[in-house]
Amino acid sequence: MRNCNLHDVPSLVDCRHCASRALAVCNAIDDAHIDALESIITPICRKAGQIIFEEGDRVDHVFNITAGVLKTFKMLPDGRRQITGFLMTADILGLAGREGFAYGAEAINEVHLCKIARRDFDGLMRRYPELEHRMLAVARDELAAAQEQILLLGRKRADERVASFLLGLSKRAPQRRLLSDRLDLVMTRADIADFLGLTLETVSRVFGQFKKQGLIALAGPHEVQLKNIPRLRELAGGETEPA
Amino acid sequence: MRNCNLHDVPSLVDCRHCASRALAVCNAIDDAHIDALESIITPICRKAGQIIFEEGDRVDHVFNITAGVLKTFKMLPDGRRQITGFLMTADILGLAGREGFAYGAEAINEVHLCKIARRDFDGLMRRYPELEHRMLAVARDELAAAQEQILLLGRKRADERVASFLLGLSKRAPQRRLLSDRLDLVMTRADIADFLGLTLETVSRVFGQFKKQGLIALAGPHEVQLKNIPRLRELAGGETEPA
DNA sequence: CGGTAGCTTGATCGGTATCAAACCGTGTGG
DNA sequence: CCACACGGTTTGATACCGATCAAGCTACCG
Repeated sequence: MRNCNLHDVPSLVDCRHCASRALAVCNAIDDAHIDALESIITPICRKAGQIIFEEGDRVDHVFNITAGVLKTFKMLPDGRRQITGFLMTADILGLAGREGFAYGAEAINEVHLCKIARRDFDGLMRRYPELEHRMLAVARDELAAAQEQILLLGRKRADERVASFLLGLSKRAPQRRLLSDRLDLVMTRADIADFLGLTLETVSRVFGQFKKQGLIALAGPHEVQLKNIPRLRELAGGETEPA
Repeated sequence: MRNCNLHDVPSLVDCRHCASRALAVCNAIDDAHIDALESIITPICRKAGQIIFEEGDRVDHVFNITAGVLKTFKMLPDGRRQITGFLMTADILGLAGREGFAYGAEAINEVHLCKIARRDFDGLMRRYPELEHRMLAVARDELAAAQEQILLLGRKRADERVASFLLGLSKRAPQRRLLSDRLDLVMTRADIADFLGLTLETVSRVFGQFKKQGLIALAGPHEVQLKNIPRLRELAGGETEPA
């Protein structure tokens, strides 16, 4: 498991101009003290398919994604997999769980992360209570998103799930969104299926059906254009703000 | 919507001897300053079927359950319902969501709660950082539990869901648990179904099947005895620590 | 060019939902 | 004290959505 760019890895930590700073938790700390932050951060990078950590690993780090996309997932003993989230730039990774991580995390494309030791992070929160306040706010949002996903998995039909998924993606992905209504699906059909509690065949069929009905257009399997957002919203079931 | 015991409602706030103190977040505050806590708490009570708040209501209160059981749930426009959690003594209610609550909450039996205005609670957290620290820990646990439920809803069969549910209940319910392996189901089959993403008929059938297989014994629909925990654990899929 | 990973499409199967009816315990009013 | 009504539960028959099994298809890469 080698890192991505072995030549330019360390010491290039520049929180002030970090792409994810605007949205991230880090801006709880003012510019003057940001070197305190920089000194405890280790930037890491994982290529597509590489593991960041496994379910149950001791929680002694928190991560902040600065570029790329990854998935978090849980497995059953017989190999069934449930993806619990797709995380991207500015997202925090590693909040769920106290003793061990509640899920494993794997890179979907090349991912860059800031890695912070839990011990250091706790110290930082003690010095900057505003930081802890923001972490709690992030946790609240994630909790709300999880409830939304629980509703989806417990009570929505296949087409409703896919519609919710597309709208959910379009709400996020500030940089991944190509144009106003075009979005780039980085993940495979199998990933989408494991996120939505379906099979890849069903996901593919719903995409096909949406295309025929003019709800979406597909320029290749990974570029989707939402052509009828009101109807998709209707299918998704009204409010759909899964963070 | 009237309160339960109109005669002994107010002023009887005694955090020091609260039943939920041992487990609850409140003990982040030492005995000496506990009157600061008591002064901002309003004790409330709801009878079975009464609403505590609705999905989307402005989040300006947090609740701590001191007795009884309630359910949190989300609805789809056409009436489909998904219960996202059963909460009981010492649980915190109202963490999910920042602007509006992510779910509605309804009493299952007579529930007693401490109601704290968000504004006051924020002030308290500022004075007692340890309190905020505990809230974050609670949020982390809830997040882990939500992931577990997502796995259940996305990938488990009906019998695996029921097994997980029974084991999950037996892990909690410190006072509700009658004996070591007997538990009191306060909720109806319909509630269990809406929690597990099934119908009430399917839940009933799985209970029947478990009974026939000797995995459980039923003394009335609401008293269950777990007779073969290892096999139930196997069905649930190994680790099963849904908070 | 051939190999492979990911995607689409078709045919069939099966687990749960749905529809329907009976059962049970409890509370109520005659 | 009994008849009845009603909410909750169980049990049975059937239907259907999405899973499974099985080919092909496409694009990219060696």
